[in-house]
Amino acid sequence: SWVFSQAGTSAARAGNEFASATTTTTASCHGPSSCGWWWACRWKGAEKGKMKVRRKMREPRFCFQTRSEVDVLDDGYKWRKYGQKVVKNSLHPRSYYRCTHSNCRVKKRVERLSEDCRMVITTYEGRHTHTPCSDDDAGGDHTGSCAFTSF
DNA sequence: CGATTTTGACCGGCGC
DNA sequence: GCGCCGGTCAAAATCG
Repeated sequence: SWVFSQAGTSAARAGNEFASATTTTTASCHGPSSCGWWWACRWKGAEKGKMKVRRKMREPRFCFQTRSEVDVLDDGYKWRKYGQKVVKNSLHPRSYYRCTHSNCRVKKRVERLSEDCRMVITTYEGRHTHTPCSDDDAGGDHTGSCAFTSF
């Protein structure tokens, strides 16, 4: 059911990993293509009104609001689901994904909007230490796709 | 057979 | 201190 699999992967290799052809992607926090990578605009506790940090605040957090039928968009990485919780704010369960790479500890949080079932919020946490084309690379050429590792 | 998904349990922080 | 809430882990099950 990966509608945007092919298109998404192609876009990912082109640099626009989230600009999936027919999806309306909106960078809520700091878009990698606009402000560059930034250290989490708001981490745990920040939204509670306190500036204290509990965890490592070294990881950037990107919130992408994408209008799509699928929960998770194939951005070229391999994700392994490690949890699923139902938050009070949303009527839909939130899925927690993790990059399958041992060197990469990037986490992904996929949540579906309660108001719009067609909207999914994909929150990326951390930074990939490898190329998006982890191991399933068939094209071989993906120069410039290492925008993640450029910094 | 190995990697991955599922689902409940567990834990830490915060509010009351 | 307890309960709530969000996040992670881990064991069993399932898929390829």
